[in-house]
Amino acid sequence: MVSFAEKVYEVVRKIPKGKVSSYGAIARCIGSGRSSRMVGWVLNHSGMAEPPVPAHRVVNRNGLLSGKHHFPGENLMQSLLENEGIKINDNQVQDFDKVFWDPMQNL
DNA sequence: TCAGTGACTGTTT
DNA sequence: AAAACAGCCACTG
Repeated sequence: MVSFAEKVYEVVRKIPKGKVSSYGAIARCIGSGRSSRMVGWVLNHSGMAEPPVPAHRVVNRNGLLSGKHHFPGENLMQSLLENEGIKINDNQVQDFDKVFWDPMQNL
């Protein structure tokens, strides 16, 4: 049995460059569709995970960078996403539907 | 042990 | 349409 956190890490690490996913999608992919809070909680600890997890590619269902304030620095999350070709406007992912990556689609 | 909180989401008022 | 409520599970005081 792989722990909840392990699954979260695994899924998030599968998010291709230039794409993003949502907490709900990940939670649903794992099983507990309404445990999206736990996904956030796990990602909060992802900083000390090995190997590192691209938590900046995980946003809420509106494409809003809800976790931005948890990254070191003011706009590190936004910078990382923009560095991968994702455009951010007002803490929100532009063309969210186009850059959205569904974990179920890859599994 | 109880109550409050959190990187969320879906349903009901 | 906007706001409130309810589920979810782990952690902290």
